[in-house]
Amino acid sequence: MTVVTRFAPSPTGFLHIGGARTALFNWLFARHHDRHGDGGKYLLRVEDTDRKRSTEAAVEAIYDGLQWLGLDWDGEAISQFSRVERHRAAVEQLLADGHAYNCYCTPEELAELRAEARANGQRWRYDGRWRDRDPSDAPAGVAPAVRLKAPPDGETLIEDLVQGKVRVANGELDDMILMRADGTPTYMLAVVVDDHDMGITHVIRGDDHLTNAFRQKQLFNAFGWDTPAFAHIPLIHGADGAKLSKRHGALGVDAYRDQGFLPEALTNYLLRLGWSHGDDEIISTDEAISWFGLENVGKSPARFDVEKLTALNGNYIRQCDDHRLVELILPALTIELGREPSQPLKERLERGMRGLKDRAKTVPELVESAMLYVHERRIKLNDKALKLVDEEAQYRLQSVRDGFAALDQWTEDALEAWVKNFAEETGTKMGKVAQPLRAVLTGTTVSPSIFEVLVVLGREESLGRLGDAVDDA
RNA sequence: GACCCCUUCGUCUAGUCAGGUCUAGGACGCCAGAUUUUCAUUCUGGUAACACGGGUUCGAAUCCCGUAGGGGUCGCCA
Repeated sequence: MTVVTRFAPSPTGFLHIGGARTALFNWLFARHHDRHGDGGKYLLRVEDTDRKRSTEAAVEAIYDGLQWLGLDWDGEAISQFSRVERHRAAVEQLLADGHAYNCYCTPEELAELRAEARANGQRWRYDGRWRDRDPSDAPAGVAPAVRLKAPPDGETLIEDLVQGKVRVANGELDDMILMRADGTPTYMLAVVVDDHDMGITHVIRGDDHLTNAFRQKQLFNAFGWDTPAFAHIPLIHGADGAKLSKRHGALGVDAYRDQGFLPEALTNYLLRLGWSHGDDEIISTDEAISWFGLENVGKSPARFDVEKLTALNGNYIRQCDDHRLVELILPALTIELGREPSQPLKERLERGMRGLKDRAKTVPELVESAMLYVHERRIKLNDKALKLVDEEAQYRLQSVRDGFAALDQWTEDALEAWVKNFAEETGTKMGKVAQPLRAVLTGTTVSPSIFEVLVVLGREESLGRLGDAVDDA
């Protein structure tokens, strides 16, 4: 059987981290079955039926987020709102079949009943007062909402692929509204009709939808349709253990991009939140597609840990292609510089990336460390660097400058050999030479190997920076 | 409150379905050491958990019951 999954975000804001993981799991499940099973499709459906809260900007933000993460969907994204006629027709069908009925309670009336129940410490549940009433009782001038005639007895069982068998007594569920008095379909109705029409075989979504699944199953039954398999994945919690939501510290994936996280690091991290494959931690997308399955999804919620994400990100940055890293730091450098870095500078940065990327866990850190290659003479030394260049050091640096200038090979090996030899002959510790050198070359006390820096900067620039410092003396 | 779900190191998790190989493994964090021109990387070692109480069993992290704690849902939102 071909597997068809979908991600169904509502465009009321950015794509947040929980949504991203839901999308990831749906995507992986479909791609896994496409590769190892009888085919798999991953569809995108935008749940924009709430016209008041849905915005075009949010739709774009969601597309952007998904694309950045590399979670490409099959076919065109479907707008749920565009299917409103189909939803209405489905409700008509239910009405005609006697599985639904008109309810003439007004929202105000319902609110009152709800408040009353609460005041008495009772749980509110619609009592089905219009369920079996004669249509001729309908009050004039009141537009009805349509409710499902839900089974009053027995129980509804969900065989969830993650949570296992979960059952609830039908008496706990009331007759849900399928169509509002204004003729617009509700989420419950739209989801069921769309999932059916789109041929969805597996509904993978957050655990917060588990209770919806019971109602949706009743609806599928009323239509006489097969119910898709459900998989309710545990939620992501914040550091305090409460559900991470837009109102509760959940950031959009764009925020993580802006903070300098790589998409592959974020998906790898998200994947490991609730899913595991033995002791594997660093998992490529390719491996994830091969290994992913719902049976390895845990049942308990996980807390979001930026430290671990950061560690993972550092790992991916180290493995990252140098050219791509330069592209990633370019926007920030352009701001620092006030103009787009020149081609020679970009090439210098790419040469320097080898030593820089080992020392960065995020893109902004990379930007900061890369500045040593960006600064123009004369470069400013920070306080710590300044302290290293005392009189004694300056004296030594003169010799170094002269020695370097006389070198006919400007390579790491040649430079290092010269410094080692110089240290030995003058009875100085390497650090006493290398640190002041680092200070005047980079303006800081921390950098990649000083010999690498020398080569990346090139002979002319290196000698220039050295001279700037030495000639002060 | 009602209904539903969850519970292994601080955090993410392996192990639980098929009880013994678990004096509970890995990762992040933290601590110490090694390498070293700084920092980082890398490497080595260490820290730290089966929520609690009963039961079943020769034997339980694993099965059963209860308790506690945490979470989710209770909209003419999605």
